[in-house]
Amino acid sequence: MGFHETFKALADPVRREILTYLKQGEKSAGDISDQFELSKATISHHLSILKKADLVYERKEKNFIYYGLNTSVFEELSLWVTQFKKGHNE
Amino acid sequence: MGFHETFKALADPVRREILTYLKQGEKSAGDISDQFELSKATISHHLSILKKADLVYERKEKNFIYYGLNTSVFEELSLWVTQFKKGHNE
DNA sequence: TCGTAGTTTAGATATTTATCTAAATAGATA
DNA sequence: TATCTATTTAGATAAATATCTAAACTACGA
Repeated sequence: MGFHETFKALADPVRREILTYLKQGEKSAGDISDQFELSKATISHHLSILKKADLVYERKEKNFIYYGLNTSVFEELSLWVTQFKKGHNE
Repeated sequence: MGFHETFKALADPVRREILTYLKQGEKSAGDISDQFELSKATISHHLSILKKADLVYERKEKNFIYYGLNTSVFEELSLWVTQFKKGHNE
């Protein structure tokens, strides 16, 4: 997946809130769902977009699927942003 | 303008290419337009979104409108990304 | 003040996206 | 095996978005 999916994924406020929630650590799809007044199907859709963008990983355990932050993609994103900051011209 | 406009603005590949082109320095709307196989109206639309998101500024001179990178918003964006990197938990 | 060059605005259209409900799947346990 | 729980998939709809052409605006120069 290229940067395009990453930016598309970050363009939605719900998805950014999910990422913020995951800073607490791994959470199941149900846990995440409970944080929002949206259907489980909708959250599942958002999670799949975050997963395609490699912003989160999933880990299956028993009946649950746990999601967690994929820090490496944020590192790359950070590099991309840096090129536009002062003192990084050309 | 909050972060939302910033992320929405970055979600489009044409707008990201415009930003990359502006790393060279200020460019007129026409210059920018010449870089893409899109109508001037379409480029104008993208520029207005980048402007609303504060990612670029505009400067009028003579008949021209010059656009340039607004580095301060990239600084803020950089901070936002940092919180998701390793060692910045909770 | 008229014309022209640079740019934006208006209006239309096709595509994408966020959301829902209902149905399907997968895995654990009784 | 039957059932329950957690989650995803399918299908539909409404809203948002990227693009175009044509028209309008703005400011300079003749």
